[in-house]
Amino acid sequence: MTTEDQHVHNNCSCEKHNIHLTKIRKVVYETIVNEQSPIKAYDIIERLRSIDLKLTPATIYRSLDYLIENKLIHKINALNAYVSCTCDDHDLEHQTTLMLICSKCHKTQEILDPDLCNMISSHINQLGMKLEHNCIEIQGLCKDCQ
Amino acid sequence: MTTEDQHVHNNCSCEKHNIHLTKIRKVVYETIVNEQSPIKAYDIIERLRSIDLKLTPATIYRSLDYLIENKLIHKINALNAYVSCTCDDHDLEHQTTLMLICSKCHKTQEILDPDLCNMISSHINQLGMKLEHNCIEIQGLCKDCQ
DNA sequence: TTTGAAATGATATATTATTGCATTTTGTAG
DNA sequence: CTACAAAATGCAATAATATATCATTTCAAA
Repeated sequence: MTTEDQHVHNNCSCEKHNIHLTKIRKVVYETIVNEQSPIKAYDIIERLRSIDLKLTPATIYRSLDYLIENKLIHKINALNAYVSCTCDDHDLEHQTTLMLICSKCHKTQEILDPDLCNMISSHINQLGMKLEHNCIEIQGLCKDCQ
Repeated sequence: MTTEDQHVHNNCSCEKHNIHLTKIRKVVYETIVNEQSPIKAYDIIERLRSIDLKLTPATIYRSLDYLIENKLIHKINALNAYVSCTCDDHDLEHQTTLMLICSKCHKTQEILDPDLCNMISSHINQLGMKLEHNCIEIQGLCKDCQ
C-alpha cells in the first residue's frame, strides 16, 4: 500500500476551518481513515515505516493530538486506539457523539443522536454538571459478534 | 495513615456473594475506597509502600482485575485510574452505570439511571448491537469546576 | 495430612505516552 | 526577496501503564 492510493473520506474542508494539515499530519490521518477499526499509535508508526516514513512516537502523538483537537479523529480510551471521525458535517456546531465499541472485534460505530445526547446532558445538568467531552464510549457486542 | 483506621464503605457483604477478599485484595480495595477520587495503580503501590507493604505491579494489577471482575471497583479508562463502586445493592442484577467524570478535578460520580440506560440500550439494540459493559464514562465539568 | 487449585513473589519486559532541546520549515512583515 | 518569529518536526531519553512467565506459598477440600 502506498500513500498515493489512499483517500481522505472525511467531508471536512480543511482550509475552510483553519485546519492545517502538514504532510505528516495528512499521512497520519490517512492511515487512520483507511483503517477498518481503531488503530494504535505504534501500529501507525509501523504502517508508515513500511512505506519508508520513519516517525518517532513523539511525532505521531503530536499529530494525533492535533487531529483530535481539530475533531478529525477520536481517541478510544477503552482501546488506547484512534479512529477517524465519521460525522458528515463539521460545519455544524459539534455535538457530543456516541461511540459504540464492540468488545470482541473492536470495531466502532459513531452515532449522532441529539435526542439521546440532550437527555444525557440535561440529566447531568440536574446534578450540577456540564457535559464537555465530545465523545461518549459505549461498549457492547456488535451484530456479527453476538 | 495505617490500614487499621480505614473502613470499607461498600455495602456488599462479600461472603454472601462468593467474593474472596484476601489480605492483599482487601488492602488494595480499602486504599481505593478511602480515596476521594480515582487512584492510579502505581499510586496504590506508593500508598502501600508507605505502610511497609511492598507489592509489585503484577500483584496490584491482579488485585485490580479481581476487584473489577467482582464489581467492587471500576476502571476509569479516561484517567487510567480506579475508583470504588458506590452502588448500594449488589444483590440486584448489576445494570449499566453512568460514571460522570470531571475533566478538571477528576472526581467521579456514579449514577444509576435505569430509564436512561434502557434508552441507550434499546437505541443500540436497533443497530443490532447488545450493551455489555457495565460502566459508561461521561466527561464534563462538575459543579465546583465550572 | 495430602494435595491440587488459587494466590502471590519475583523478574523481566511489553505497551503507551511525554519531555526537553536542537533543527527545520513556514508564514509574514518589512 | 529577506529576515524574523512561530510552528512543526527530529531526536534521544525516559516516564507511565500494564502484562508474561515461572517459582513459591497459601489454603481449603478430600
